[in-house]
Amino acid sequence: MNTSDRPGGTDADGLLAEQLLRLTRRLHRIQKRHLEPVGITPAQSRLLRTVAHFGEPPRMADLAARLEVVPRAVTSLVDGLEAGDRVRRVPDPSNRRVVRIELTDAGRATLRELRSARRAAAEDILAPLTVEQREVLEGLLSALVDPGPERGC
Amino acid sequence: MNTSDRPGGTDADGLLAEQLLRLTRRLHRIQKRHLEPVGITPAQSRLLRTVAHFGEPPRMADLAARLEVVPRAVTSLVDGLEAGDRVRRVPDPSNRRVVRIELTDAGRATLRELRSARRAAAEDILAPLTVEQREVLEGLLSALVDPGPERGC
DNA sequence: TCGGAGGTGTTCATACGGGAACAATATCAG
DNA sequence: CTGATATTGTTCCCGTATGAACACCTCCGA
Repeated sequence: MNTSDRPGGTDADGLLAEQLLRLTRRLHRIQKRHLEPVGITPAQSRLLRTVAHFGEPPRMADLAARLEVVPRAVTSLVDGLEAGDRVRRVPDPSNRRVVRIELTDAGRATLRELRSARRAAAEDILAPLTVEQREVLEGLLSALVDPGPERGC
Repeated sequence: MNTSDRPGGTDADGLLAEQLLRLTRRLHRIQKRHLEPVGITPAQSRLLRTVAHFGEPPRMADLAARLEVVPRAVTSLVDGLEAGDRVRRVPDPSNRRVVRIELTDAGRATLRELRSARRAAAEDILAPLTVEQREVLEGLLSALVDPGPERGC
């Protein structure tokens, strides 16, 4: 008898979580290697890209929301990037609580370097999959990640 | 001309990595919540299960290999579990370098509590997927994680 | 106007992982 | 037997993320 359609907690679910963890660690290692020559860390790279994708200099809270992390995490990342002169903390004149994050020229230069590094890293980890498989995988992950905040919390 | 079969580095690959990260963070949060009443952390839970799956008390290096982490990571986890009396470090008489990790009775009890918690956590994160989709997902992740030792380095 | 509710960012402690350096032990070559 | 080498586990430092406590600022209602 197989529980072929309804979810129900097969033992394989634990395995799935396991593989997810392993894979993410691998991804992190690979990204780290590829980003080393650029001089930033994977999370900083994500942050930098996120800053660039905003039209206007985003606030810390904007970045936290976009990256789906707590604001605390953003602070450290901005600290690191600011130390390397890739972003700048700019006070918001209209609300003295908020800090806006601006790209510097060096930051924009880093972004250009990043493109190929990110490509290579992604290719590195996704190598075993065909493009079709990647699309399927992305669909499944989207279903898991998006599903909206209707989950009791 | 679509690159419909060969990989080639579409921009979606970066998105895929992104979703993977998000999902894993979510998984970690969920596991943490479910394991709180048991009194251990997600990584400790993984370690405990791994210890149990060995026939004989494994060495630190065995655990590191099985979990695919560096030995350094195992040290901390064992520290935590030992502080809670769930495992015991036992010197190996035949080789004074190695430490063997034994489950205690409390550890075995914790393992029983863990089963339902892990189920619930997995179900929590996988809820949006049917069993078929989970199987597909697991297949894809396996292909990415396993991919065999033909990887350079 | 003033006083509290609530937003905004940052410090503190903790969990988890990786890399490098290191001490102790084992093993093997001469 | 002795000295080089390899294995095993551990300490040190860092990257990444969370949660709690906190300081500051805004803004609304009395």
